[in-house]
Amino acid sequence: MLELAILGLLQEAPMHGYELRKELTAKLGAIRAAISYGSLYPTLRRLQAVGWITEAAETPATAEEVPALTSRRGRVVYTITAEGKERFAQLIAQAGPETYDDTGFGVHFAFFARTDQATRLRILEGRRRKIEERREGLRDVLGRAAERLDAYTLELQRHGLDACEREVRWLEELIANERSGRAPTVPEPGTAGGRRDDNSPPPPGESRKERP
Amino acid sequence: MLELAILGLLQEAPMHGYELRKELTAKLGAIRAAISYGSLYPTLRRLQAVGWITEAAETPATAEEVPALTSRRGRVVYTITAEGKERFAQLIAQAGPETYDDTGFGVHFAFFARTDQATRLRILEGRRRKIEERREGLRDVLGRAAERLDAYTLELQRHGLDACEREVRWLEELIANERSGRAPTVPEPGTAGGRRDDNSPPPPGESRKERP
DNA sequence: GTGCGATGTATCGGTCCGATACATCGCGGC
DNA sequence: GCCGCGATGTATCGGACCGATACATCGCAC
Repeated sequence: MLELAILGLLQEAPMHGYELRKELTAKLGAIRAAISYGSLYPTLRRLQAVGWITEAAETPATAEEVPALTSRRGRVVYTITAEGKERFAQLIAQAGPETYDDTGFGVHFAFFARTDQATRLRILEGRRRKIEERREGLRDVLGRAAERLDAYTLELQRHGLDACEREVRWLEELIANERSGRAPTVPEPGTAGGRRDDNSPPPPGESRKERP
Repeated sequence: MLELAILGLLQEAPMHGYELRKELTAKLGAIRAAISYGSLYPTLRRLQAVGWITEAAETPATAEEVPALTSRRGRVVYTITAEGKERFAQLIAQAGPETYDDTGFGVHFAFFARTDQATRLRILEGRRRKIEERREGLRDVLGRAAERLDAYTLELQRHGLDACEREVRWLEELIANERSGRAPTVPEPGTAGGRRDDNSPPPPGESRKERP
Protein backbone atom coordinates (compact mmCIF):
# COMPACT_ATOMS: atom_id res chain seq x y z
CA MET A 1 0.00 0.00 0.00
CA LEU A 2 2.77 2.37 0.93
CA GLU A 3 4.54 1.45 -2.28
CA LEU A 4 1.49 2.42 -4.31
CA ALA A 5 1.10 5.71 -2.48
CA ILE A 6 4.74 6.67 -2.90
CA LEU A 7 4.77 5.82 -6.58
CA GLY A 8 1.57 7.80 -7.05
CA LEU A 9 2.87 10.88 -5.33
CA LEU A 10 6.25 10.86 -7.02
CA GLN A 11 4.42 10.79 -10.31
CA GLU A 12 3.19 14.28 -9.55
CA ALA A 13 6.61 15.63 -8.64
CA PRO A 14 10.02 14.52 -7.35
CA MET A 15 10.22 14.82 -3.60
CA HIS A 16 12.39 14.08 -0.59
CA GLY A 17 11.26 11.96 2.34
CA TYR A 18 9.95 14.63 4.64
CA GLU A 19 7.95 16.29 1.89
CA LEU A 20 6.62 12.91 0.80
CA ARG A 21 5.34 12.27 4.27
CA LYS A 22 3.59 15.62 4.40
CA GLU A 23 1.91 15.11 1.05
CA LEU A 24 0.96 11.59 2.06
CA THR A 25 -0.62 12.92 5.22
CA ALA A 26 -2.52 15.58 3.31
CA LYS A 27 -3.78 13.16 0.70
CA LEU A 28 -4.59 10.27 3.00
CA GLY A 29 -5.45 12.24 6.13
CA ALA A 30 -9.02 10.99 5.93
CA ILE A 31 -8.11 7.36 6.27
CA ARG A 32 -4.93 7.07 8.32
CA ALA A 33 -3.09 9.17 10.84
CA ALA A 34 0.36 9.81 9.42
CA ILE A 35 2.80 7.52 7.80
CA SER A 36 5.74 6.58 9.99
CA TYR A 37 9.34 7.18 8.96
CA GLY A 38 9.98 3.70 10.16
CA SER A 39 7.93 2.55 7.18
CA LEU A 40 8.73 5.30 4.75
CA TYR A 41 12.52 5.19 4.58
CA PRO A 42 12.90 1.42 4.33
CA THR A 43 10.28 1.40 1.59
CA LEU A 44 12.08 4.14 -0.31
CA ARG A 45 15.23 2.09 -0.01
CA ARG A 46 13.46 -0.94 -1.37
CA LEU A 47 11.83 0.90 -4.26
CA GLN A 48 15.18 2.34 -5.19
CA ALA A 49 16.84 -1.08 -5.03
CA VAL A 50 14.37 -2.60 -7.50
CA GLY A 51 14.55 0.45 -9.72
CA TRP A 52 11.10 2.01 -9.49
CA ILE A 53 12.59 5.24 -8.20
CA THR A 54 16.01 6.89 -8.28
CA GLU A 55 17.74 8.89 -5.61
CA ALA A 56 19.56 12.16 -6.26
CA ALA A 57 21.34 13.84 -3.38
CA GLU A 58 20.57 17.51 -3.44
CA THR A 59 23.75 19.56 -3.89
CA PRO A 60 22.63 23.15 -4.27
CA ALA A 61 25.68 24.41 -6.16
CA THR A 62 27.20 25.85 -3.01
CA ALA A 63 28.09 22.38 -1.81
CA GLU A 64 31.65 22.63 -2.95
CA GLU A 65 32.31 25.60 -0.74
CA VAL A 66 32.19 23.55 2.44
CA PRO A 67 32.89 19.99 1.33
CA ALA A 68 34.24 18.22 4.37
CA LEU A 69 33.90 20.98 6.91
CA THR A 70 30.48 20.16 8.28
CA SER A 71 29.78 17.27 5.95
CA ARG A 72 26.42 18.77 5.15
CA ARG A 73 23.88 16.06 4.74
CA GLY A 74 21.88 17.14 1.71
CA ARG A 75 18.23 16.29 1.27
CA VAL A 76 17.69 13.20 -0.80
CA VAL A 77 15.26 13.79 -3.64
CA TYR A 78 13.50 10.80 -5.14
CA THR A 79 12.27 10.64 -8.72
CA ILE A 80 10.06 8.00 -10.25
CA THR A 81 11.48 6.03 -13.20
CA ALA A 82 9.73 4.77 -16.30
CA GLU A 83 9.65 1.30 -14.74
CA GLY A 84 8.14 2.85 -11.63
CA LYS A 85 5.36 4.39 -13.68
CA GLU A 86 4.67 1.03 -15.23
CA ARG A 87 4.61 -0.56 -11.80
CA PHE A 88 2.19 2.10 -10.57
CA ALA A 89 -0.15 1.52 -13.50
CA GLN A 90 -0.07 -2.19 -12.82
CA LEU A 91 -0.74 -1.81 -9.08
CA ILE A 92 -3.56 0.65 -9.63
CA ALA A 93 -5.31 -1.52 -12.20
CA GLN A 94 -5.18 -4.85 -10.39
CA ALA A 95 -7.51 -5.23 -7.43
CA GLY A 96 -6.77 -7.95 -4.89
CA PRO A 97 -8.61 -8.56 -1.61
CA GLU A 98 -6.46 -5.96 0.16
CA THR A 99 -7.83 -3.36 -2.23
CA TYR A 100 -11.10 -3.36 -0.33
CA ASP A 101 -9.99 -3.01 3.27
CA ASP A 102 -10.08 0.43 4.85
CA THR A 103 -6.53 1.46 4.07
CA GLY A 104 -6.26 -0.22 0.70
CA PHE A 105 -9.48 1.28 -0.56
CA GLY A 106 -8.51 4.71 0.71
CA VAL A 107 -5.21 4.68 -1.12
CA HIS A 108 -6.75 3.43 -4.34
CA PHE A 109 -9.51 6.01 -4.11
CA ALA A 110 -7.01 8.80 -3.52
CA PHE A 111 -5.52 8.01 -6.91
CA PHE A 112 -8.78 7.59 -8.79
CA ALA A 113 -7.85 10.59 -10.91
CA ARG A 114 -5.15 8.37 -12.40
CA THR A 115 -7.38 5.32 -12.69
CA ASP A 116 -9.53 4.39 -15.66
CA GLN A 117 -13.27 4.36 -15.20
CA ALA A 118 -13.77 0.61 -15.47
CA THR A 119 -11.32 0.02 -12.63
CA ARG A 120 -12.86 2.76 -10.54
CA LEU A 121 -16.23 1.11 -10.89
CA ARG A 122 -14.85 -2.31 -10.06
CA ILE A 123 -13.15 -1.03 -6.91
CA LEU A 124 -16.18 0.92 -5.73
CA GLU A 125 -18.38 -2.12 -6.15
CA GLY A 126 -15.90 -4.39 -4.42
CA ARG A 127 -15.69 -2.01 -1.53
CA ARG A 128 -19.45 -1.77 -1.33
CA ARG A 129 -19.72 -5.53 -1.19
CA LYS A 130 -17.19 -5.74 1.60
CA ILE A 131 -18.91 -3.06 3.66
CA GLU A 132 -22.25 -4.75 3.11
CA GLU A 133 -20.80 -7.94 4.51
CA ARG A 134 -19.49 -6.15 7.55
CA ARG A 135 -22.88 -4.54 7.94
CA GLU A 136 -24.64 -7.90 7.85
CA GLY A 137 -22.23 -9.25 10.45
CA LEU A 138 -23.04 -6.37 12.76
CA ARG A 139 -26.77 -6.80 12.22
CA ASP A 140 -26.44 -10.46 13.09
CA VAL A 141 -24.65 -9.70 16.33
CA LEU A 142 -27.13 -6.98 17.24
CA GLY A 143 -29.99 -9.30 16.46
CA ARG A 144 -29.01 -12.75 17.56
CA ALA A 145 -26.34 -12.20 20.19
CA ALA A 146 -27.61 -8.99 21.73
CA GLU A 147 -28.45 -10.42 25.13
CA ARG A 148 -24.97 -11.87 25.49
CA LEU A 149 -23.34 -8.47 25.25
CA ASP A 150 -23.27 -5.53 27.61
CA ALA A 151 -24.74 -2.12 26.83
CA TYR A 152 -21.40 -0.53 25.89
CA THR A 153 -20.46 -3.25 23.44
CA LEU A 154 -23.89 -2.98 21.88
CA GLU A 155 -23.55 0.76 21.55
CA LEU A 156 -20.22 0.24 19.79
CA GLN A 157 -21.84 -2.15 17.33
CA ARG A 158 -24.67 0.26 16.70
CA HIS A 159 -22.25 3.04 15.95
CA GLY A 160 -20.31 0.74 13.64
CA LEU A 161 -23.48 -0.35 11.88
CA ASP A 162 -24.45 3.26 11.36
CA ALA A 163 -21.05 3.99 9.83
CA CYS A 164 -21.45 1.01 7.49
CA GLU A 165 -24.86 2.08 6.30
CA ARG A 166 -23.59 5.57 5.71
CA GLU A 167 -20.60 4.36 3.72
CA VAL A 168 -22.75 2.10 1.57
CA ARG A 169 -24.95 5.06 0.71
CA TRP A 170 -21.87 7.13 -0.10
CA LEU A 171 -20.56 4.38 -2.35
CA GLU A 172 -23.92 4.06 -4.09
CA GLU A 173 -23.78 7.71 -4.98
CA LEU A 174 -20.25 7.46 -6.27
CA ILE A 175 -21.14 4.40 -8.33
CA ALA A 176 -24.15 6.15 -9.83
CA ASN A 177 -22.01 9.15 -10.69
CA GLU A 178 -19.36 6.91 -12.18
CA ARG A 179 -21.88 5.14 -14.38
CA SER A 180 -23.30 8.38 -15.63
CA GLY A 181 -19.83 9.44 -16.66
CA ARG A 182 -19.59 12.36 -14.28
CA ALA A 183 -16.84 13.06 -11.76
CA PRO A 184 -17.47 12.39 -8.06
CA THR A 185 -19.45 15.51 -7.18
CA VAL A 186 -18.92 18.87 -8.86
CA PRO A 187 -15.40 18.33 -10.15
CA GLU A 188 -14.86 22.04 -10.69
CA PRO A 189 -16.45 23.99 -13.54
CA GLY A 190 -13.39 24.96 -15.52
CA THR A 191 -10.87 22.25 -14.90
CA ALA A 192 -9.60 22.33 -18.47
CA GLY A 193 -11.75 21.64 -21.48
CA GLY A 194 -14.45 20.28 -19.21
CA ARG A 195 -12.84 16.96 -18.44
CA ARG A 196 -10.34 14.99 -20.39
CA ASP A 197 -7.36 15.08 -18.08
CA ASP A 198 -8.43 12.49 -15.58
CA ASN A 199 -6.00 9.74 -16.40
CA SER A 200 -2.29 9.65 -16.95
CA PRO A 201 -1.81 7.54 -20.13
CA PRO A 202 -1.34 10.31 -22.67
CA PRO A 203 2.34 11.27 -22.29
CA PRO A 204 1.76 14.84 -23.51
CA GLY A 205 -0.41 15.84 -20.60
CA GLU A 206 2.02 14.05 -18.24
CA SER A 207 1.70 15.25 -14.70
CA ARG A 208 -0.22 18.45 -14.50
CA LYS A 209 0.19 19.70 -11.03
CA GLU A 210 0.18 23.14 -9.55
CA ARG A 211 3.70 24.34 -8.93
CA PRO A 212 3.41 28.04 -8.08
CA MET B 1 -4.15 -4.16 22.47
CA LEU B 2 -4.58 -7.84 21.70
CA GLU B 3 -3.28 -8.61 25.17
CA LEU B 4 -5.94 -6.42 26.73
CA ALA B 5 -8.70 -7.97 24.64
CA ILE B 6 -7.66 -11.53 25.44
CA LEU B 7 -7.40 -10.84 29.15
CA GLY B 8 -10.79 -9.17 29.09
CA LEU B 9 -12.51 -12.03 27.31
CA LEU B 10 -10.94 -14.75 29.41
CA GLN B 11 -12.26 -12.96 32.44
CA GLU B 12 -15.73 -13.85 31.27
CA ALA B 13 -14.96 -17.52 30.73
CA PRO B 14 -12.06 -19.88 29.96
CA MET B 15 -11.75 -20.47 26.25
CA HIS B 16 -9.62 -22.09 23.60
CA GLY B 17 -8.04 -20.20 20.72
CA TYR B 18 -10.68 -20.70 18.08
CA GLU B 19 -13.47 -19.69 20.43
CA LEU B 20 -11.46 -16.70 21.58
CA ARG B 21 -11.15 -15.52 18.02
CA LYS B 22 -14.87 -15.84 17.44
CA GLU B 23 -15.74 -13.93 20.58
CA LEU B 24 -13.15 -11.33 19.71
CA THR B 25 -14.69 -10.93 16.28
CA ALA B 26 -18.18 -10.61 17.74
CA LYS B 27 -17.13 -8.08 20.35
CA LEU B 28 -14.83 -6.01 18.16
CA GLY B 29 -16.54 -6.53 14.82
CA ALA B 30 -17.40 -2.86 14.65
CA ILE B 31 -13.81 -1.70 14.71
CA ARG B 32 -11.65 -4.35 13.08
CA ALA B 33 -12.14 -7.21 10.68
CA ALA B 34 -11.06 -10.36 12.46
CA ILE B 35 -8.04 -11.07 14.55
CA SER B 36 -5.42 -13.18 12.82
CA TYR B 37 -4.18 -16.47 14.26
CA GLY B 38 -0.75 -15.24 13.40
CA SER B 39 -1.23 -12.68 16.17
CA LEU B 40 -3.45 -14.68 18.48
CA TYR B 41 -1.39 -17.80 19.12
CA PRO B 42 1.96 -16.08 19.69
CA THR B 43 0.26 -13.67 22.06
CA LEU B 44 -1.35 -16.53 23.99
CA ARG B 45 2.07 -18.10 24.22
CA ARG B 46 3.53 -14.89 25.56
CA LEU B 47 0.74 -14.31 28.10
CA GLN B 48 1.18 -17.82 29.33
CA ALA B 49 4.95 -17.42 29.64
CA VAL B 50 4.63 -14.37 31.89
CA GLY B 51 1.87 -16.00 33.89
CA TRP B 52 -1.23 -13.94 33.11
CA ILE B 53 -3.01 -17.01 31.78
CA THR B 54 -2.64 -20.77 32.18
CA GLU B 55 -3.05 -23.49 29.62
CA ALA B 56 -4.96 -26.69 30.28
CA ALA B 57 -5.11 -29.35 27.56
CA GLU B 58 -8.64 -30.61 27.30
CA THR B 59 -8.83 -34.32 28.08
CA PRO B 60 -12.51 -35.17 28.21
CA ALA B 61 -12.30 -38.25 30.49
CA THR B 62 -12.46 -40.58 27.52
CA ALA B 63 -8.95 -39.66 26.56
CA GLU B 64 -7.46 -42.72 28.17
CA GLU B 65 -9.40 -45.02 25.94
CA VAL B 66 -7.37 -44.12 22.88
CA PRO B 67 -4.13 -42.76 24.25
CA ALA B 68 -1.57 -43.28 21.52
CA LEU B 69 -3.79 -44.58 18.81
CA THR B 70 -4.61 -41.39 16.98
CA SER B 71 -2.72 -39.09 19.36
CA ARG B 72 -5.76 -36.88 19.52
CA ARG B 73 -4.73 -33.28 19.74
CA GLY B 74 -7.01 -31.91 22.43
CA ARG B 75 -8.20 -28.35 22.40
CA VAL B 76 -6.11 -26.09 24.56
CA VAL B 77 -8.24 -24.16 27.02
CA TYR B 78 -6.84 -20.96 28.48
CA THR B 79 -7.79 -19.59 31.88
CA ILE B 80 -6.92 -16.21 33.31
CA THR B 81 -4.88 -16.15 36.53
CA ALA B 82 -5.13 -13.79 39.49
CA GLU B 83 -2.06 -11.98 38.16
CA GLY B 84 -3.77 -11.75 34.79
CA LYS B 85 -6.77 -10.07 36.36
CA GLU B 86 -4.50 -7.58 38.04
CA ARG B 87 -2.75 -6.92 34.76
CA PHE B 88 -6.09 -6.39 33.04
CA ALA B 89 -7.21 -3.91 35.68
CA GLN B 90 -3.95 -2.05 35.27
CA LEU B 91 -4.16 -1.95 31.46
CA ILE B 92 -7.77 -0.86 31.47
CA ALA B 93 -7.20 1.98 33.94
CA GLN B 94 -4.09 3.51 32.38
CA ALA B 95 -4.60 5.47 29.20
CA GLY B 96 -1.61 6.16 26.96
CA PRO B 97 -1.66 7.78 23.53
CA GLU B 98 -2.48 4.45 21.86
CA THR B 99 -5.70 4.39 23.89
CA TYR B 100 -7.17 7.01 21.60
CA ASP B 101 -6.44 5.66 18.15
CA ASP B 102 -9.17 3.76 16.33
CA THR B 103 -8.30 0.27 17.48
CA GLY B 104 -7.16 1.18 20.98
CA PHE B 105 -10.26 3.18 21.70
CA GLY B 106 -12.49 0.45 20.34
CA VAL B 107 -10.96 -2.20 22.55
CA HIS B 108 -11.11 -0.01 25.64
CA PHE B 109 -14.70 0.92 24.87
CA ALA B 110 -15.68 -2.71 24.42
CA PHE B 111 -14.65 -3.31 28.03
CA PHE B 112 -16.25 -0.21 29.50
CA ALA B 113 -18.56 -2.44 31.50
CA ARG B 114 -15.47 -3.42 33.48
CA THR B 115 -14.09 0.10 33.68
CA ASP B 116 -14.81 2.62 36.41
CA GLN B 117 -16.68 5.74 35.48
CA ALA B 118 -13.82 8.20 35.96
CA THR B 119 -11.68 6.25 33.51
CA ARG B 120 -14.54 5.94 31.04
CA LEU B 121 -14.95 9.69 31.08
CA ARG B 122 -11.24 10.28 30.67
CA ILE B 123 -11.03 7.96 27.69
CA LEU B 124 -14.12 9.37 25.99
CA GLU B 125 -12.75 12.89 26.35
CA GLY B 126 -9.32 11.88 25.11
CA ARG B 127 -10.86 10.25 22.09
CA ARG B 128 -12.99 13.27 21.39
CA ARG B 129 -9.95 15.50 21.51
CA LYS B 130 -8.12 13.27 19.08
CA ILE B 131 -11.01 13.17 16.62
CA GLU B 132 -11.41 16.91 16.89
CA GLU B 133 -7.78 17.29 15.90
CA ARG B 134 -8.23 15.02 12.93
CA ARG B 135 -11.32 16.99 11.99
CA GLU B 136 -9.42 20.26 12.10
CA GLY B 137 -6.71 18.78 9.94
CA LEU B 138 -9.26 17.77 7.33
CA ARG B 139 -10.93 21.17 7.43
CA ASP B 140 -7.55 22.79 6.87
CA VAL B 141 -6.85 20.64 3.85
CA LEU B 142 -10.32 21.22 2.43
CA GLY B 143 -9.97 24.93 3.02
CA ARG B 144 -6.40 25.86 2.29
CA ALA B 145 -5.16 23.12 -0.01
CA ALA B 146 -8.33 22.37 -1.93
CA GLU B 147 -7.14 23.64 -5.29
CA ARG B 148 -4.03 21.46 -5.13
CA LEU B 149 -6.08 18.27 -4.91
CA ASP B 150 -8.23 16.47 -7.43
CA ALA B 151 -11.96 15.95 -7.08
CA TYR B 152 -11.67 12.35 -5.84
CA THR B 153 -9.19 13.18 -3.11
CA LEU B 154 -11.39 16.04 -2.02
CA GLU B 155 -14.40 13.77 -1.92
CA LEU B 156 -12.46 11.36 0.28
CA GLN B 157 -11.60 14.18 2.67
CA ARG B 158 -15.20 15.32 2.76
CA HIS B 159 -16.37 11.85 3.63
CA GLY B 160 -13.71 11.59 6.33
CA LEU B 161 -14.66 14.96 7.72
CA ASP B 162 -18.28 13.90 7.87
CA ALA B 163 -17.31 10.74 9.77
CA CYS B 164 -15.28 12.83 12.24
CA GLU B 165 -18.12 15.23 12.91
CA ARG B 166 -20.47 12.34 13.41
CA GLU B 167 -18.15 10.60 15.85
CA VAL B 168 -17.64 13.77 17.85
CA ARG B 169 -21.40 14.10 18.21
CA TRP B 170 -21.63 10.46 19.27
CA LEU B 171 -18.90 10.97 21.86
CA GLU B 172 -20.60 14.11 23.18
CA GLU B 173 -23.73 12.10 23.83
CA LEU B 174 -21.83 9.34 25.57
CA ILE B 175 -19.97 11.87 27.70
CA ALA B 176 -23.19 13.58 28.68
CA ASN B 177 -24.71 10.23 29.62
CA GLU B 178 -21.63 9.33 31.59
CA ARG B 179 -21.72 12.57 33.54
CA SER B 180 -25.36 12.13 34.38
CA GLY B 181 -24.55 8.72 35.80
CA ARG B 182 -26.54 6.76 33.28
CA ALA B 183 -25.32 3.91 31.10
CA PRO B 184 -24.71 4.49 27.37
CA THR B 185 -28.30 4.24 26.18
CA VAL B 186 -30.88 2.11 27.95
CA PRO B 187 -28.56 -0.32 29.73
CA GLU B 188 -31.34 -2.75 30.49
CA PRO B 189 -33.90 -2.17 33.24
CA GLY B 190 -33.01 -4.96 35.63
CA THR B 191 -29.24 -5.17 35.39
CA ALA B 192 -28.79 -5.81 39.08
CA GLY B 193 -31.40 -8.43 39.87
CA GLY B 194 -31.79 -9.82 36.39
CA ARG B 195 -28.24 -10.88 35.65
CA ARG B 196 -25.16 -10.68 37.75
CA ASP B 197 -23.03 -13.30 36.11
CA ASP B 198 -21.13 -10.91 33.90
CA ASN B 199 -17.89 -10.93 35.82
CA SER B 200 -15.86 -13.80 37.07
CA PRO B 201 -14.52 -12.72 40.44
CA PRO B 202 -16.28 -15.08 42.84
CA PRO B 203 -14.56 -13.24 45.71
CA PRO B 204 -17.13 -10.73 46.91
CA GLY B 205 -17.64 -7.46 45.16
CA GLU B 206 -14.14 -7.11 43.64
CA SER B 207 -14.47 -4.71 40.72
CA ARG B 208 -18.03 -3.49 40.52
CA LYS B 209 -19.20 -1.67 37.43
CA GLU B 210 -22.55 0.10 37.36
CA ARG B 211 -23.17 2.62 40.08
CA PRO B 212 -26.93 2.84 40.10
C1' DG C 1 24.00 34.58 21.13
C1' DT C 2 21.06 31.31 22.33
C1' DG C 3 17.45 28.39 22.79
C1' DC C 4 13.65 26.25 20.23
C1' DG C 5 10.54 24.62 16.85
C1' DA C 6 10.44 23.16 12.08
C1' DT C 7 12.96 20.56 8.79
C1' DG C 8 15.41 16.48 7.59
C1' DT C 9 17.40 11.42 7.48
C1' DA C 10 17.76 7.14 9.65
C1' DT C 11 17.38 2.67 12.68
C1' DC C 12 15.42 -0.78 15.91
C1' DG C 13 12.26 -3.61 18.36
C1' DG C 14 7.75 -4.98 18.45
C1' DT C 15 2.88 -5.79 16.95
C1' DC C 16 -0.05 -7.61 13.84
C1' DC C 17 -1.49 -9.58 9.33
C1' DG C 18 -2.01 -12.97 5.39
C1' DA C 19 -0.76 -17.17 3.54
C1' DT C 20 -0.08 -21.63 4.50
C1' DA C 21 -0.01 -26.21 6.58
C1' DC C 22 -2.09 -29.86 8.83
C1' DA C 23 -5.48 -32.69 11.58
C1' DT C 24 -10.29 -33.93 13.22
C1' DC C 25 -15.33 -34.11 13.12
C1' DG C 26 -20.00 -34.50 11.48
C1' DC C 27 -23.02 -34.72 7.72
C1' DG C 28 -25.09 -35.21 3.22
C1' DG C 29 -24.86 -37.49 -1.21
C1' DC C 30 -23.91 -41.40 -4.01
C1' DG D 1 -20.27 -48.04 3.04
C1' DC D 2 -17.42 -44.31 1.97
C1' DC D 3 -16.17 -39.91 0.10
C1' DG D 4 -15.81 -35.26 -0.07
C1' DC D 5 -16.42 -30.90 2.19
C1' DG D 6 -17.17 -27.31 5.30
C1' DA D 7 -16.61 -26.20 10.18
C1' DT D 8 -13.53 -26.68 13.93
C1' DG D 9 -8.99 -26.48 15.73
C1' DT D 10 -3.70 -25.47 16.44
C1' DA D 11 0.36 -23.62 14.62
C1' DT D 12 4.35 -21.07 11.97
C1' DC D 13 6.69 -17.76 8.86
C1' DG D 14 7.76 -13.73 6.21
C1' DG D 15 6.54 -9.22 5.68
C1' DA D 16 4.25 -4.61 6.48
C1' DC D 17 3.90 -1.00 9.40
C1' DC D 18 4.34 1.59 13.81
C1' DG D 19 6.41 4.20 17.83
C1' DA D 20 10.35 5.55 20.06
C1' DT D 21 14.61 7.27 19.51
C1' DA D 22 18.77 9.50 17.79
C1' DC D 23 21.04 13.06 15.55
C1' DA D 24 21.96 17.19 12.56
C1' DT D 25 20.66 21.78 10.37
C1' DC D 26 18.07 26.06 9.74
C1' DG D 27 15.73 30.33 10.73
C1' DC D 28 13.99 33.34 13.98
C1' DA D 29 12.39 35.33 18.14
C1' DC D 30 13.89 36.91 22.56
